[in-house]
Amino acid sequence: MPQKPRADARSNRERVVVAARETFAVAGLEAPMREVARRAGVGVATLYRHFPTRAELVTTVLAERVDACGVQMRHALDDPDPWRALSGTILEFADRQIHDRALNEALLGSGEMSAAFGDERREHARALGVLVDRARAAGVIRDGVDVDDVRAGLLAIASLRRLPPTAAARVIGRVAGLVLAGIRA
Amino acid sequence: MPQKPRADARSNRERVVVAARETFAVAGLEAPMREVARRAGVGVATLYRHFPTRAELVTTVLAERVDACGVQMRHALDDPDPWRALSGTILEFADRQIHDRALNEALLGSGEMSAAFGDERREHARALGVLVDRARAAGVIRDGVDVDDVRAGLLAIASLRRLPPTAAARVIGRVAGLVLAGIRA
DNA sequence: CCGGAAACGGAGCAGCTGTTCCGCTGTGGG
DNA sequence: CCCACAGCGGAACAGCTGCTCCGTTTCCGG
Repeated sequence: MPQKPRADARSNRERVVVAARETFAVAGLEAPMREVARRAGVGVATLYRHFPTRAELVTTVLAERVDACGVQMRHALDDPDPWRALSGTILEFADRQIHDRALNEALLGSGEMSAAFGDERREHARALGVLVDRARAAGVIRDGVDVDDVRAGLLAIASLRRLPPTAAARVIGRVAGLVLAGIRA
Repeated sequence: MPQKPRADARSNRERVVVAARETFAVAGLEAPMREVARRAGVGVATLYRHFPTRAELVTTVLAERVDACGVQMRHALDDPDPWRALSGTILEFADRQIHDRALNEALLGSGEMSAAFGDERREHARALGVLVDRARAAGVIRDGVDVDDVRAGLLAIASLRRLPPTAAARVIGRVAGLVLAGIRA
């Protein structure tokens, strides 16, 4: 059975997670471990005791972010207006990409991320498909537009996060508008 | 007056440039100098003698790539069909971004790149403005679409280069289509 | 064909990274 | 209250990077 850890250990673990969340959001998933430790006010060894490898810390932090996306998606599925549900999802996605660099890199990262959050990704894709189908049934999107077009548009928005910060927000807004114009009937 | 360099020195310099062009196109502008040297079949010291700093080698290689873009742009300006000129420019841009990672990173890179090729960038922007104006005058693009929308679309396409290679080409094609759909009347 | 200078190669330096080791600290059960 | 030991901090290691130093090789003008 699980031993009860010492109180200071548990508190330190929590401080590491908080520091990692903040650091990754601003500096990206490749932020140095030393930086996370410094921000948490602990030594690197403490960090590594709770998360034996960098990947485990990253996964822990991302899990809660990915979860937030799921919540938003379920909310959109409840929206009775098909166009508002779809366009709102796109715009909120853009907003999230701007404000959380960790989430952005998780989406754009190659291979191993996709594996780690495969289920969530699939669920998200399926929900997006429902939103697109509803919008098409309601006749608010162009003929020929399918879910892959929308997904491509989302990826385009996400990718823009990597340009210089000031330009990013402005250009993302414009591209989001362009994507909406591109799919709307 | 300029001393005539030794024959082997000139030949080695050329081999370095060729190796750098190939290496950067495939592995990006951050490819290790050791790798460029290895590919050129010279020692790292030789490489550094001809290009005292990494940035100078990068700039040299990029100059010719950027030049190629200018050629394409001038060609588009000669096209009498406004929509074909604009859409062709967008599609060729997408193609170039797919095939040359160096050019892609130059466009997306922060700050110092913009400074190095400021003139070329401005000329390119101006030419694109002309293409957009002509397309608008011909009534082939939507009301309200301006050159910044098109530039945002191009940036979106360029940014996509960074996703996993197999996905990139497919998604870029889709987004290019989406952008064209977004601006067309 | 020779010798001095130009050019060369690769070991080495400094500085970054993720991760581990180990002597010390301070918590909390008895 | 006390001391075993879970937990800690930070120096240290290994491996990457851009870049430099220097003994050795190669070119080429006389």
